[in-house]
Amino acid sequence: MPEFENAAIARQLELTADLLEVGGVDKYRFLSYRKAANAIRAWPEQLSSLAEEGRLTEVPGVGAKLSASIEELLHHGSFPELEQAKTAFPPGVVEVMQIPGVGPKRARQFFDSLGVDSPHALGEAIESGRLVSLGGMGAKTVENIRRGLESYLRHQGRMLLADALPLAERIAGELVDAGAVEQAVPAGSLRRMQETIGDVDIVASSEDRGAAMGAVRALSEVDRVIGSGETKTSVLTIGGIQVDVRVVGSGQFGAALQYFTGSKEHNVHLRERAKKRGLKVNEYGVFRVADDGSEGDRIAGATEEEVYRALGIEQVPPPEIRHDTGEIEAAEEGTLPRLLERADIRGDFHAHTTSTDAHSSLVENRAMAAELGYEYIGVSDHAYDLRMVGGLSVEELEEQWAEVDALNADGSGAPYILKGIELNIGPGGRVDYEPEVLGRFDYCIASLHSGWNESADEVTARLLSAMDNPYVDIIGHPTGRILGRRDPLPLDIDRVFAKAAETGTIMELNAYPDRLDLNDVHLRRALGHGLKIAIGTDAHRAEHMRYMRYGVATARRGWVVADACLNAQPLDTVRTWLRSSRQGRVR
DNA sequence: GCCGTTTTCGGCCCGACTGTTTTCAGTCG
Repeated sequence: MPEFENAAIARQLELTADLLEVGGVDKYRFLSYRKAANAIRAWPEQLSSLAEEGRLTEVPGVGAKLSASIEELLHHGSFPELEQAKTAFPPGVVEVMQIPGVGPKRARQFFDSLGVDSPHALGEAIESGRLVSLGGMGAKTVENIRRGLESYLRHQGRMLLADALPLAERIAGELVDAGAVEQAVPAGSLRRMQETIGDVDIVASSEDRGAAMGAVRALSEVDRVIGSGETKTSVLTIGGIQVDVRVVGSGQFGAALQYFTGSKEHNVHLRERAKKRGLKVNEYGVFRVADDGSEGDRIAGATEEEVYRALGIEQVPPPEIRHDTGEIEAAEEGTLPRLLERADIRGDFHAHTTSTDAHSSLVENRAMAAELGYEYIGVSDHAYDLRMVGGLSVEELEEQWAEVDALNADGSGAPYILKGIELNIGPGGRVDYEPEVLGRFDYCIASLHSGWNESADEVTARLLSAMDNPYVDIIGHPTGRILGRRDPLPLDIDRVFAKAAETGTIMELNAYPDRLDLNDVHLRRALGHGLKIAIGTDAHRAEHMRYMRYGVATARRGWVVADACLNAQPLDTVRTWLRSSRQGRVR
C-alpha cells in the first residue's frame, strides 16, 4: 500500500500530536506521537510489511496503542484518536500554530475566542484589531505575530539549504573578520545540512559577550533586531531570514555547538543518557549531578569530542546524521562508517550543455570539472523525445560525440569526457532511440518527467519496465519531487529498489538544490538493498556543478560511503560498474 | 502513550528571551 509509505504515516501521527497539543492534553502523550513519527520516518522497512508480520512494536516509541492506530491507518486511512482530535479542532489550527510567535496555547486561544482556523483568518483578525483586544495580547506581541505571519506566508517557513548556507557562512565570516568573536560556526539544521532550513543558527565564542552581541546587531545584512540579550541575539535580514546568534566563552564552545546543532531528537537521547549516568548536559558543558540534585563539577565543554567522550561515546557522530536513528548507538560501539566526503568525488555524470536547454558548453563544463579537481565529466543532455527542451536527434548526437572525441584527444590533460544521455521514460517504460544508438553511449541515465497524475501502480510499473532495458544504467532524480513546488511521484520505492538490485541499476542522487532526490531516508533504504548511488548535479550551467556539495551532504545524511558511490570511483572502476549492469542482458 | 541497570507505575530534557497576566506564561530551539 504505497500511498501510505512511512513518511505519510509519520505525517498523520504528527498531525495528531499537533492537534492533541492544541487541545492541551498531557504533554507526554502528544510527545509520544512525535517520537514515534520520527522513528517511523527513518525506519528502513515499509511499515505495511511490518504490520503484516505483527512487528510494528519493534519500532522504538511504538507500543500497543500506536501499533493498533497504525494498523487502522493502513487499512482505513485514519484512526480514532486522529478523527476525534479533528472534531475538536480543524487542521487549519495546526497551521496557525506553525507561524512564528504562535504556539499551541495562542493558536487555541485565537480559535476559541475569534474562530481563527487558518493563517489567512489570523491575518484578518490582526488587521481588524480583534487580536489585540484579547487577554495577554499587547501591541508588541501582536506586531511580532504579524511579522511572523508575513514570513510564514512568504516562504511557508522554509528555505532551501543552498540559499541559507552561503548567507550563514558569510555572516559567520563577517563576525570573525570584525574581531568580535573568536569562532563562529553555522549550527542547527544548517550544520546538519537538512534540505530545507527554517532559520539560521550561528554559534560563536567570545570572552566579551556584550561586544559580540553588538557586532551581531551591527551586521550589514540586518534589517531589524528581533531580540538581544546577554547570550543570544535574533535579527531579521534584509532578505527576510531570521538569524539567531548565540555567544559563549571559548571553554564552552564545543558544548554550545553540540547543543545548538541538534537535532532535537539526538539531544533528547543524549540528555536522557547523561541523566542515567548521573550527568547533565546543557549548552555550557557536561556536569556531574551532586547527591542533592544540584549542579556539580563541569567535566567537558570546550570541544564536541570532549562532550561525547564524557558521555561514554568515543566517536563524534557527523552532524548530518544526528537524527537519533541509530547514530548514537553506532558511535558508542565505534562502528560509525566513514561517510562519503566531497574530496572523494572524482566526477559528475549529470551535466547538460548548450546543445539542449543549458547555458554552458562542453568546453566550459570540462573547465569547471578541472577546477573542481575531477578526473572525468559526463555529458548528459536531454534525449530526442523531450522535444520541448531541444532533445538531441541522432545527427546532433554524432556532432556531440565528434566534439567529445576531439576534446578527449587534445592532449590537454583535462578531465576525460564520458558520453552520456538523459533518456526520458515514456509510456510503457519505453525510452528514446534504438538499441544500436543506446549501445554507443558510455552510460545512460533514464528519468521520469511525467506521471504525477498516474496511480502508484502505473508509474511504478513504468519505472520498473525502464529498468528492464539493459542500456539503462542510472535512474535520474527517481521520485521527481521539487522542494516547495512538486510532490514526489507516488512510487512504490521498495519495489523500485528491489528491481534495481536485480538489474544492477544505479540510483541517482540528484544534487540540484530544489531536488536532492533521492533524499536521506530513501538513500539509507537503497543502501539496505545493496544499491550503488551516482551523485549528479543536473547542471544547466557550469557553475551548477558546485552543487555537488549539497549532493554529498545529502548522501552523508543517508549514510552513504565512498564504496557505494559511482562517482567516487576511478574511471576504470566506473567502466567496470557500468559494464556489469549490462552484462548478460545485452545481446 | 511509552518504557524498565530507579521502576510494570511513575516517571518522561533544558535554558533564554519577551511581553505583560508584577511573578510568570508562552514560545523557541
